[in-house]
Amino acid sequence: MPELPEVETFRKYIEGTSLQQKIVGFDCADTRLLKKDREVFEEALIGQSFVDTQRIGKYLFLLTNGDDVLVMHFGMTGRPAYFRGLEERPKYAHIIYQFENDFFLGFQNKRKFGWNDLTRDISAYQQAAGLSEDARSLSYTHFLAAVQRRKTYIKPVLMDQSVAAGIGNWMADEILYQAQVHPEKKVEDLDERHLQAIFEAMKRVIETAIDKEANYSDFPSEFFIHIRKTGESCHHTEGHIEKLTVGGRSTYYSPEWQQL
DNA sequence: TCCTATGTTGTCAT
DNA sequence: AATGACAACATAGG
Repeated sequence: MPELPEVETFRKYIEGTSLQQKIVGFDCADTRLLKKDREVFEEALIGQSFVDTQRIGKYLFLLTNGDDVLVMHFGMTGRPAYFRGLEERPKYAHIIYQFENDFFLGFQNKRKFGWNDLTRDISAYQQAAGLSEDARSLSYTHFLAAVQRRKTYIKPVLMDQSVAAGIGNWMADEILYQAQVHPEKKVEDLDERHLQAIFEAMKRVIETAIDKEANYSDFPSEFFIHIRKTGESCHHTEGHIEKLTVGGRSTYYSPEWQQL
């Protein structure tokens, strides 16, 4: 689930539920999901409130009225869940932040690839994590420079968080399908026209997905996500969708539409 | 049993 | 030093 549009939707969800309430409790059922000791989380957050949010790529920052910022990364299967009463604790809500009046912000993470961390400096954190500017606000100039520095296939470059923070596997496939570029096209073999098409597709996919709150079924019918499966029919050709492994990730594409 | 899954990171070889 | 390929991480479901 969580690529840029999903995390942006999570951000808004948290903004709408969890700000300006005093944090009175913290629980973690599996400390492998914490990047710092439990005590450090308690010390930093109990008695504070979340007052603002910021997202860079797939990283979500929850600012408090203290000096500490909570960092959430959802991995492959995470999402936030706001609920009332401990007995309502959702499955896989391994980390929970308790507010007054018995409401909780839960960090659900079935596969436990996600985590929470703390920082006091978002910019330094962004740098240390090797994140580019968020893909949503990234300029074409910066995008081009970052891409052209690389020598490998376009798909892993697009998914590199230091190139365009927030692009993940389904978005990369969507972008390359819309831009009509083969995922194994070498970056150095792409002309300016294709790079521009990729950039424009990236922006369009991001804005559309955010507008639809990352509900794939609400995406326009021409979006690739609806046919991102072996054997489905391409919108543009007579051909069918095929699967490859590129950069170690499952990759779906239309061989006749996206030629090498 | 084996394979797959929307992510990141460490290791190893080049 | 930089880069890329690939396994590992943890878990559920087909």
